[in-house]
Amino acid sequence: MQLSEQELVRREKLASLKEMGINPYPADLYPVNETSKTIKQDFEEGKKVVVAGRLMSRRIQGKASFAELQDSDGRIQVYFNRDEICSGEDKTLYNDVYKKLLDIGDFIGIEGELFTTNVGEKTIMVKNFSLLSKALKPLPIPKKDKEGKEFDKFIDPETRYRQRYADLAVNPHVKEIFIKRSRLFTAMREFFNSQGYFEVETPILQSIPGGAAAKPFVTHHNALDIPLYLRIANELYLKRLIVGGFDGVYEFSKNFRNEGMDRTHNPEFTAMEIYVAYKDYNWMMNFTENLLEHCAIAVNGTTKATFKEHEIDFKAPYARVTMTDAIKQFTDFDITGKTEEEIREAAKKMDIEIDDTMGKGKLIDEIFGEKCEPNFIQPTFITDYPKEMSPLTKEHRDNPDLTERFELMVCGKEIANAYSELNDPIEQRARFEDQLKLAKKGDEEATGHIDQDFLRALEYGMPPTSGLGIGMDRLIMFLTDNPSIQEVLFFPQMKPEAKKIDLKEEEKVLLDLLKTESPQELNDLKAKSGLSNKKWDKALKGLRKHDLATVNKTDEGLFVEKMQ
RNA sequence: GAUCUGGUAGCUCAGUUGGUAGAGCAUCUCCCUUUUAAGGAGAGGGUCCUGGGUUCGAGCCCCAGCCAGAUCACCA
Repeated sequence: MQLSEQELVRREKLASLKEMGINPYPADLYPVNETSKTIKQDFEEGKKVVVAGRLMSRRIQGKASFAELQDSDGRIQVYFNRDEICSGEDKTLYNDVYKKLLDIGDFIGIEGELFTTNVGEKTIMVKNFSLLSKALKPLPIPKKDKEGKEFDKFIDPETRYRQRYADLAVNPHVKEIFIKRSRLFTAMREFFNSQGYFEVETPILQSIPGGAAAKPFVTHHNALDIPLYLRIANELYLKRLIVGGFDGVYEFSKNFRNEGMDRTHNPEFTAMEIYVAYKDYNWMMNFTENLLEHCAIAVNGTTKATFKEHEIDFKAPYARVTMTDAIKQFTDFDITGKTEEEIREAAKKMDIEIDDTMGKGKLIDEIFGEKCEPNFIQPTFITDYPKEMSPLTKEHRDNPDLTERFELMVCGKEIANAYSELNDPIEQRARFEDQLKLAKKGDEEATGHIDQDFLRALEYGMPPTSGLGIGMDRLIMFLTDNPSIQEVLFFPQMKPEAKKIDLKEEEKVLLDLLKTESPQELNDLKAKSGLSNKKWDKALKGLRKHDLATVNKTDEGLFVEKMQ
C-alpha cells in the first residue's frame, strides 16, 4: 500500500501523540450529555456541556481558533482558546496537541461552556478536550461560500457508493435519505400493527424459489447436499401462515434476483408483503391508498412529493382504471372478447416488439407496458389483469379471462401489486401446470417449478385473502426524489474493486508470459520463463496463491492457465 | 448485452496542434485571541485507470482491457 503524503503525515502525528502519552484510540466511554441539536434548541449562556463528534473544519488564528464539530444531529461551532485550555505555563495542549496533532476528521470529546460570538454564532467555549479517535485518511470535505455555493462537492458516484461511510460523513443530504427510509419502514409497521396485523419472518433460503418469476441465486447446502435458492419472493410462505390461522401477516422481505442491474434494479432489494384474510382486492385498494397517505406524511410531513419534473400527491383516494379501459384510452383498441391472434395483429400495428412465445396475457401486458404505463403519473390503480400473467390470483368474479389483481402506478412505474389471492387448490395446480407449459414454450418469466407443499397447504383450506406487495426501494425513491436505486441503498451492489497485488519480479515474468497465451503446457512455460527450479516453483506458487493462475492436469499433460 | 460519456494531486476540476503536469481547497512551515469559504507569507505533494502500439517525443493519437455513469435492451 502506497500512502499519500497526507496519510504519512497523519501517521507521524499518531506516533507523536503516543509518545506524549495520549492514547489515540482510548477504550473508556466518553460522558456525552448533549448533541449539536439539543444545544441549539435549549441554548443557555454559560451552560456546561459535554459533547463529542468529528472535527470538520478549523479556522486557526494564533492563540485562538474556531472549529466545527459534527455529531449525528449536525454541526456546532466550538472555540478553542489557548489560555482557556492551558491555564498554567504549559501550553502544549493547545500549541501542539490541538494545533499540530489534530486533523479534520478526528473524533474528539469536548467539555465546555456555551456562549455567543460577536457575529452571533452559538458556540461552545472549550474548557477541556480529549482525542477519541484519530482519522488516518483525510475526509473529502465539501465547502460552502457565503451564497451557499458548494465547492469540492464529494459527488463521484462510484467513490460515494464504494465508500458510503465517507459519503455519509460529509454529505448530510445523503444521510437524510436514509433517515427517511427508516421513517417509511417505521410508519408502515405502525400502520399494520395498529390494525392488529402480525410481523413475521419466513425463509430466505428456499428449496423451491416461488412466488414470482425471476432467475434465482443458487447456493448449496453441504450437510443436506441439496441446492438451495435465495428467495425471489416470500408470497407462498406468507399464505401458508394464513392457512395456519393468522388473520393478517406481513414481512419486510429482502429478495434476491439474479438479473441485470440498472438504476431501478439491484440484485437484492426489499419488498413488503402483507396478507389479510377475509378481504378482497377492492378492500386492499382502500387499504393501500390509506397506507401510502400515512407513509408519505410520516416521511415528508405532507402527502405531496416531487419526483423529477412531477409533483405527485399520495393523498387518498387514487384513480382506479381497468387494464381494458387503460388500453382503450391510449390505443383506441378494445381487447374485450378478442382472440390471441387479433391481439397479436393489433400489437404489431402499434409497432410493439412481439414474438411467438407470447400468449394472450403477455401480449396485453406488452401493449399496456408500451402504450399506457408511462402515462400514469399520479398514483393510479390499474385493475383486472389477464389471467395468464397472474398464476396466483383469483379469477375475476365477473369475467373468467381476467383476474382480481391491481398494480399501483406512480410516475409510470409499478410500486405495488395486489390480488384477491387464489385459494382454490385444484385451480391453483392447473395454473401452475399452465405456467410449466409456458416455461417449456420458452417464456423465461413463467415459473418452472411446482411447489407441492404450497398446494398441500391450500388443500387444507385458505380463507379468502387479499395480498399486497410494495417495492420499498422504489417507494422511497419516489418519496425522496431519487431516480436511482443506488441512492436509497446504503451499499448498492458494485463490481468488486480489483485487488492491487504486489507481485514479485519472477511472478510478473510468468504472468506476462501467460498473458500472451493461456493455457500453456507447464514445461514449455517453465523453459520460456528461464527461471531456476527454485524461482520457478516460488513464482508459480505465488500466482496460484493470488488466484491469478491455476494448474490443470489433463490427459495431454499439465497446463498452466491464467485466471479471470 | 449495445451505444455514448468519463477516469489527471486527499477533494473538485483545467490541461491549446503531440513538446518540462496546472489551479482552488486540503496538507506542511511561519504570523495572527470572537472567526465562519477567516486572513497574510512561503513550501511540498502525481502509477495522468491498466497494458500494448504509432512517434525523436503521448495526459492528449490508435488498439485491447478494467471501473463507473447515462441512454437503450432485458426485467411480475
